Amino acid sequence: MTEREALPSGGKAAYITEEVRRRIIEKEWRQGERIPDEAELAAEFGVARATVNKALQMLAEEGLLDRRRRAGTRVAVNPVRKASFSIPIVREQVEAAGMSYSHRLISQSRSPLPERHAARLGLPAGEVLIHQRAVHYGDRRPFQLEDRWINPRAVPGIETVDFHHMNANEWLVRNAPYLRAELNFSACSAGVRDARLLETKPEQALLILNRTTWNDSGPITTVRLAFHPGYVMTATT
Amino acid sequence: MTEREALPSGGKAAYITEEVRRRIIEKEWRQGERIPDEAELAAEFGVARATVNKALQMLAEEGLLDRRRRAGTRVAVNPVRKASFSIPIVREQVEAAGMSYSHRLISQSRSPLPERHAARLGLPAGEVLIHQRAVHYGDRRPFQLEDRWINPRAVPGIETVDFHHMNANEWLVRNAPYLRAELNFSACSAGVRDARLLETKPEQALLILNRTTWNDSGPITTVRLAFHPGYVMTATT
DNA sequence: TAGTGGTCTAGACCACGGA
DNA sequence: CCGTGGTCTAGACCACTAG
Repeated sequence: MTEREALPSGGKAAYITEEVRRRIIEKEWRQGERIPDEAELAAEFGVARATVNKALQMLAEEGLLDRRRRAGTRVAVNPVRKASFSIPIVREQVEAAGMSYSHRLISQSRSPLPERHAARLGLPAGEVLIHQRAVHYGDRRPFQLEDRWINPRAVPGIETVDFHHMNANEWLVRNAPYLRAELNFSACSAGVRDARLLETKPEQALLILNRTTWNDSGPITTVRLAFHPGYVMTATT
Repeated sequence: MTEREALPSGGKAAYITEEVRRRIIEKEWRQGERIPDEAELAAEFGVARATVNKALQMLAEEGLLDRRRRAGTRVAVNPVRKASFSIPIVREQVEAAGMSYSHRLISQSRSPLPERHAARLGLPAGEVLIHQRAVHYGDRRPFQLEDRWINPRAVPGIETVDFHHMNANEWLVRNAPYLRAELNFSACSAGVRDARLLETKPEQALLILNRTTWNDSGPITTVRLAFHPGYVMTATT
């Protein structure tokens, strides 16, 4: 490299990342083609190999490169790019939209786990969990409908929480960090009860997000979130 | 640290990541609390500071830690976790499910860009783009309905492609790497035409994914994907 | 201004797996 | 086997910002 053309805008690794990405996008390095190895790039850019390694690992995680020992680094043939989105606390989500947040606990009980949730959670059907239904509001209009099952054995202390004032989402985020989570997006037509709670009409199409979390002592909670019609969830990259 | 208890299962950085995560989850280090600085942890674990740095940066990206110069590293108060999912090529997605893939190009034309897409793309309404509608099938049953606008100025060479044999998704992935993408999930009721093409009934709730991609010469493509009823999109962590 | 994380380096050794 | 990426180290300097 003769000289850094653009403003670095970051460190050397960031510069190398951008430059390599540019070469891929501009087709200087073509799909499936092997690119110079770390030592060569280190020499070209005048940096240590560790710096090149960091840059290339970022691009590999991003899906633009395939790296294998001995085989070298190649431009990915079918770049399987990853998108990510953050999972915000409902209250913050509502307040970020400039609305005032409130929520209402519709029901809470200890109930045997229905079959349809048992497999997902990895618990036997019939095991007694805490079952909650709640609605989250923005400016008094329904924003999200929540149907949640909580495994009390994974969350000691939950029995004593009053969820009329603290919503379960927030309490769990702060008190039950998870190791693994799974999210499922789907769509379904609002049932009669869903429609009433969301103050919309039955058969309305709803975006559904199912989220289940685990830690090393087993499943923590599974929740079905039904969003108000028109809600759009955004992810980037 | 006296000794590594568990099987390392990775390098030292991976071990430190797991151990710190464990201390957070087990509440040895509480929310908002400051944890020892990198030098101290390096001494505790008997590793170089760079190794601790790498481990803590992973946890910070994951959202479990807040790190600031001079202020040190703290356990995040509201862990905003990120979930990610990969954006597969439709054909691979279908074949991964054990079905045989086929697709059908419904229409292709050069059309002025409607107002509703103009803002999203950052192009003036009325600019002439390529407009395509296609259906992707798994075992001859409709899997996904695609409504796509392509900016030919961002993708030289696209005019000569015959999309009856190559689907646009695949061609673009291989020939038009993007710098930035935006994804929007929503739900809507199937219109008459959607229902016919997806071989389902009108008013059926559909999961909709809008994806728009850009590179440094502007927007590349925006596409609305309507999935067959019952389809579930999964993301993890 | 001093303490903390951010980054880089030159070198080393190791693990994987293609040739 | 042996070239490649994966990881670690000891040290250095820098950038930010809290006190």
